[in-house]
Amino acid sequence: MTADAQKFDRAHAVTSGGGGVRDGQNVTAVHDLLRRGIVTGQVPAGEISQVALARQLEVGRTPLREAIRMLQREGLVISEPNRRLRIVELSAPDAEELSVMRIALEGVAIRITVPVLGSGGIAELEGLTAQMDHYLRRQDHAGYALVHCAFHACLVAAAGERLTKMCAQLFDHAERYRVSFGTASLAVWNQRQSEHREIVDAATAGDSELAVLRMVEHYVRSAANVFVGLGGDYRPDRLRIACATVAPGSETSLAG
Amino acid sequence: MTADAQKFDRAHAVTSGGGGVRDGQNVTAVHDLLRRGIVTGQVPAGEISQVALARQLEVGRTPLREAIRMLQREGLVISEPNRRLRIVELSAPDAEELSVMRIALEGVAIRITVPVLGSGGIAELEGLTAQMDHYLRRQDHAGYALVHCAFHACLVAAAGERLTKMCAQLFDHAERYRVSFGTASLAVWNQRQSEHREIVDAATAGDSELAVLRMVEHYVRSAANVFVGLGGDYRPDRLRIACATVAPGSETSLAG
DNA sequence: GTGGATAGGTTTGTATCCAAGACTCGACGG
DNA sequence: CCGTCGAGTCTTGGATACAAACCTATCCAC
Repeated sequence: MTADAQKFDRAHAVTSGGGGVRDGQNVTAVHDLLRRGIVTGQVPAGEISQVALARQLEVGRTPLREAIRMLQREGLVISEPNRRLRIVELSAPDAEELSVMRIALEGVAIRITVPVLGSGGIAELEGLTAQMDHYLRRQDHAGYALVHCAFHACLVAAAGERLTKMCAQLFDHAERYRVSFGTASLAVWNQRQSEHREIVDAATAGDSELAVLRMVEHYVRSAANVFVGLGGDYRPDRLRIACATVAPGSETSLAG
Repeated sequence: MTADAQKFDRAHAVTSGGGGVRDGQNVTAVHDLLRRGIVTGQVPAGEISQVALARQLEVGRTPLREAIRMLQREGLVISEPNRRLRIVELSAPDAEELSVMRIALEGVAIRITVPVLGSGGIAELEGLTAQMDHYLRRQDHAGYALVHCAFHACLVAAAGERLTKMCAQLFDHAERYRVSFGTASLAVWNQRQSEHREIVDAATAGDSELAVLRMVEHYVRSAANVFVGLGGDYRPDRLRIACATVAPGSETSLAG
């Protein structure tokens, strides 16, 4: 994380001068670097040429191209033949769709995982929550984000590898919206963190229904926060349906 | 489809002799070719070197590598550094997880789409069902598979582009299991097709609940069919939870 | 002044080459 | 007989070079 930031800063500093250090960069590393750059907004939405991006990231074009193909499959970039690379733009309908997918997948996933969370799983969730508390007190956004990601992954991990990977991917997209449009006030942050704790409490009590309900409300509030940043007057009809499906009763909280 | 089959056949015929025809193959084309090869079983699970695969597909190694990265992100292959490419193996737990994801996503998606299916959407579904009937009468598996894919995509298309793409991806995986382990008897085929028709009927009537219920049962039966081919004594606990979440009451049909 | 053709630069797509890492299998010592 | 080491082979990773496609700006005909 810190290394990435440095890399980006360094790249920024030598925008056109770039003395290329050619260490054996793995494709995975380039993929991660670019993904984080997009998610955190350091690589802005819009068109960019591959060579320019390669210079900025200080990597070769060959691994970059393979990383681009992966990101294309994840939906973060669009690569049309003989056209420049396009970092996909953000929009309210897309944000809604993203929330729908997360609620659908994780709603089911949590119902699967809560009954099989042993004391080990609960301890892990508690530990991650404590770490998030720590970073929140220090107001360390980067550290919090990292643990936040692990927290949500931990909630669904027992449901299967495939599901976990997909949820992580959707988390990235959501994170991108949160970084770009979400309110970063301390009050909102504290609110989200208390929601996390309530989810853990429900899971600890073995109450799947309650855990799902709180998870859904957590996502709805997070999405609503993004919507106001994106334009305000957006009516998330699909989100309401998703909530009603996965956690009956939760859709009422969308009225507020 | 036919072209792909020919390509594979041709490649098979000249297993080691391959006179490479180097037309301007697009990465997307290579990706599609390999994806279909894996899904239909023409490229078997296991390890294979990139050069061998490139020869078999009669494409260059550069576009193949990019296609591999895409398939890696889709979960069809595993590519570890400096290791040979691995076409992922099939397993019962994975099949279950796949069904869970499909039920979760499409269960929500259908609830979203049914209310907004205009006469146009219903007509499209009817048309696709009629086409599937046609191919079923002719016992044309390939033709049926193509329309079958379009049918399921059509059911969720109105829920959003992202969701549709993801469902299509999951459809591919499921198709792979169906081709490898599903019973291909005419009776089973007719049964699935009648389930398709019932889903369309429910959608036409505007009954979201019923449509979801029938869709879920459709998937559960399809998954059960795969399970017997895979080994028999597999207990799909996660599947039951997914069904109960998305379509309360449907989980009872798992008992049979 | 406007529309279209064209030349130039820009960008992507692919093949080819070389280096680095991993695997194989045989030789050797215990 | 078994384990260990090492040379050779295989395979992938990355850079570079070049061709094809695209975009842009200019010029010319009307």
